[in-house]
Amino acid sequence: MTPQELASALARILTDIIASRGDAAEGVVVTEQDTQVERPKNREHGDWASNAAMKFAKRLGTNPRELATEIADRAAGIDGVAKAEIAGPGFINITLDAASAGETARRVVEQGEAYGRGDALAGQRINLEFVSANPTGPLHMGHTRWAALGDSTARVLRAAGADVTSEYYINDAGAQMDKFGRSVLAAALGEEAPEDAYPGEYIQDLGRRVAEQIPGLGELARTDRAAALEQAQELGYRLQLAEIQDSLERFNVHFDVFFSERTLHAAGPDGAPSPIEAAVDRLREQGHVFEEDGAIWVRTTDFGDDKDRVFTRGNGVYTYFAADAAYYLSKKDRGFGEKIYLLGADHHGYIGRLTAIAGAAGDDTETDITVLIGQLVNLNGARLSKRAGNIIELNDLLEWLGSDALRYWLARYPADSPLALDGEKVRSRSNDNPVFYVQYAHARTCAVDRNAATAGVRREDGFAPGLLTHETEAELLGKLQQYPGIVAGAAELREPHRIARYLEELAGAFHRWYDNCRVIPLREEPVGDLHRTRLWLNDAAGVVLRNGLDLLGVSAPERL
RNA sequence: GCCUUGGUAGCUCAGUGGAUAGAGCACUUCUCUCCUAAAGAAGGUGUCGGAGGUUCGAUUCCUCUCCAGGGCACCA
Repeated sequence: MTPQELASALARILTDIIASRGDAAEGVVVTEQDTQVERPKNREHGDWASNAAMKFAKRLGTNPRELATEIADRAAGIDGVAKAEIAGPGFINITLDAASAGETARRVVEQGEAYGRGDALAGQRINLEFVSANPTGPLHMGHTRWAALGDSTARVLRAAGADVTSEYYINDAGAQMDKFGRSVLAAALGEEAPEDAYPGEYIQDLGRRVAEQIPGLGELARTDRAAALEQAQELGYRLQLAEIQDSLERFNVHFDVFFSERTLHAAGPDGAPSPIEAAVDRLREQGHVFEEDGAIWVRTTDFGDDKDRVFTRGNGVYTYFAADAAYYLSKKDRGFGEKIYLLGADHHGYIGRLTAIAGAAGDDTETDITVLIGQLVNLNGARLSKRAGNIIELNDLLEWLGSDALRYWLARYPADSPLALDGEKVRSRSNDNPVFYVQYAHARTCAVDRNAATAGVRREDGFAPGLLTHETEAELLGKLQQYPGIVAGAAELREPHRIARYLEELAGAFHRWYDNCRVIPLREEPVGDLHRTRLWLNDAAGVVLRNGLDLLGVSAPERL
């Protein structure tokens, strides 16, 4: 008996009750959502509790306790329910048979990697864009939170059945790229850096590599500076992008699509208009475009933006907004329903204009676009910069803290909460570090497996769920049963931190159980069904810990 | 000025209208001849920033207000 099954059983009971009341209850509909049960904090309140009676009493013209009594009487008859009691203002507290609860252990083991996956978001094609850092330098501190959160969000959405494409938008056109090109060329030629050049040693490194890989660059620069600039810029860009992609892989962050801004500026075959040109035409057809002061504008204020936006400047150059609009249309044309943008708080001014683009494109601004704004991360205050004026690169963080610990800590908090990380704590391999607490629980399940094999305890020799009666076993089973609901909730709310918090609770329940219930018999003791059944439970815990860590992009080692 | 996100235990933070508001850390004690003690057990801590409102019930929703972070370009 899972909480979902219990909820649907309660929904049926309530529907029956409503039907039996006739006219008084006309039009009242019950869904599983209404009868969802929760795990009470207090064990005396049973295994699962429902507040449905309190929610429906008013609409049915009765009082909560009376309705609760009626529901509880019938709930007690559900197969697998040991008792159903009413308490407080109208809670229905349900206790399951040990065997019915224990059945979960086998179910989880048999489902393995599939346990926790669901179809709540099935049929949805979602585009999830995050990081999208300029390819003019390495990824740093500021990008890490979105990398971790975005990748975990993609995994969680997929686990809920969504068809997700994770996407990185490369700003490889425009003034920043030109500046980058000049910086790289100067470094490659050993010239003094231009006035507005990118600072940072990485430019020097790129310059050295560019000089190596383009043997005649110096000569070319003397005869045709523009050609040399273009070659240096292009190669520098390729090298830098490869570095970024390499860092992301090391961080276990995967993108399905790296989308180049240049493709939005490029004309189509046979001189067809570029996507940006096509975009302004499409918006014009919809009647959202006007000209003023020599510039071309989009009337985004019609869609709640706080000011209209310039599409083409007076000097004929497209704004960044123009590319954003064309990019949005590309996502729409590629068949995505919901487009999710994961942005830092420093970009929060984008919400209005992005939403307006969606509206102008004829999309539903409520459902087709989601802009998630996250607060910035702060690591040991600002003091951590190694060199004054220098940023902390993702690669350095990975070397210092490790991918697992960094991913876990970044995924552990909701995106909109300001986050101050303590590097020493993230690094510590002790019990004040939740990532190790959770990983240790998993490693323990593996240790138990190894020892069980040696001791001759085998799952296939028996399973007697009614024997899982210890208090810590009920608690652990309850936690395992909650997992699918946790995944579905995390997906629906786009809050992967819920997975991390859940895993910490699960690890706690596992450790407490481990301390109380032995899987391997003591020396003189024969192997019995209790040991075998506990091995199922141990393995079920291992499965869920592994599945959950995977959603966070964190490894589940078999030994620590 | 306008927009936006926070304010919960000494610290770092959970808490999608429910029961006595939680976890970890820190502090004090216990528990390995027995599956990994990187673990477990026990001990107390709150003006949920403040004031109104909505209702059976508010840390949660609404309004006002105080404090803090971020944002308000024909920049990229």
